[in-house]
Amino acid sequence: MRSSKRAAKLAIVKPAETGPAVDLDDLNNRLGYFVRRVQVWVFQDFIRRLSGVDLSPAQFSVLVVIGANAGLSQSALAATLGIERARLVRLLHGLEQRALTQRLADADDGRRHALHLTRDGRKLLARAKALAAEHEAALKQKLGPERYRMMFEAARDF
Amino acid sequence: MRSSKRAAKLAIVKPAETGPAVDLDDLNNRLGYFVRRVQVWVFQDFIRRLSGVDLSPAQFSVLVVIGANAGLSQSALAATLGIERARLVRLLHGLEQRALTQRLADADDGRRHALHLTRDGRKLLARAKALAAEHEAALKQKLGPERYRMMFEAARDF
DNA sequence: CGGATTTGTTGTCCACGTCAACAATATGCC
DNA sequence: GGCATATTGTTGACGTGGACAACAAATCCG
Repeated sequence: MRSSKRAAKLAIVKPAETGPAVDLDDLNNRLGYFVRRVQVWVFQDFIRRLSGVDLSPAQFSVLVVIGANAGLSQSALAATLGIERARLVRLLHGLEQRALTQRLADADDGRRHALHLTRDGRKLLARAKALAAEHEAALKQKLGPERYRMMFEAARDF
Repeated sequence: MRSSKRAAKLAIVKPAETGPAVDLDDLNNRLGYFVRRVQVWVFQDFIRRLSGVDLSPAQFSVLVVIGANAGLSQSALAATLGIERARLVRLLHGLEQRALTQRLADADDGRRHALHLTRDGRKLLARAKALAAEHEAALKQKLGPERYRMMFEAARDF
């Protein structure tokens, strides 16, 4: 039984190691299942590529929208990004501690905070955008150009 | 100003209430941003529609794969779904407490557990699959048939 | 003016990903 | 056979993020 050991080793070693193809059954008909898998890959790649600027996807999106809409309120920003106001408060707290954003008093409405980027915030955002573009290129390569284009067209403006 | 109240109501009521169009800037070029939005909608709708059977997307996927691959191991299941073994242990704990799944001894390997659905598990899974199909139809309507088809084709087998 | 609403905030709870450690079992090699 | 190594399932701990409730300050509106 042990005699042909070396030959056996040459034969298979580790053929695929991904198992003998498990049946996904109904999951094959669930778009959300595959969307989630894409989303997981996207987040992992994004976080890895932006580790240099230490920004999560959520933090990046906050900086981008503030950068393009200086002075907007937290409620408007939260609604835009589809996150809870309570969640945004904590995100801004972290960004403000790093001196990337600031909350100024709104002239028209005493309840509102007018959100702005600091000089450091703008500089970091520029670097982050470049890294995000690299991530986007990686995603395009991962999906293939045709699939990438299709998916973008289908998901845009959702 | 209040005199033509009724007419005004007919006019706009709540035009959009989504604000004056905030600029997403770079996010418009991030496929991951839109994928995440789709994913959030999917999970919310899925959870709501399956609240009757009290199954999360993760629990549903576990039941589906066990149902189609009776006897597989926890490691194989975790690898298939792309979740941690540690996480799967807790998921199975909850499902087993509800008598939906069971871990039997694997004849070939004393370390492995052979996963199976119980009779209750099969019955609940059948109901869950029907609800999941309704969710899928809702998603198709939300996206529109063409976009749905495109997205499915692009995301499949990821 | 006074009730209702909006805005930002805090606290709490729970689901989930991640990682380290561990015991039991199996495998590979001498 | 015996021993190092790997796999499998499990537990504990930590951090993140979403969901809710409650609240004070400010605003709006009749």
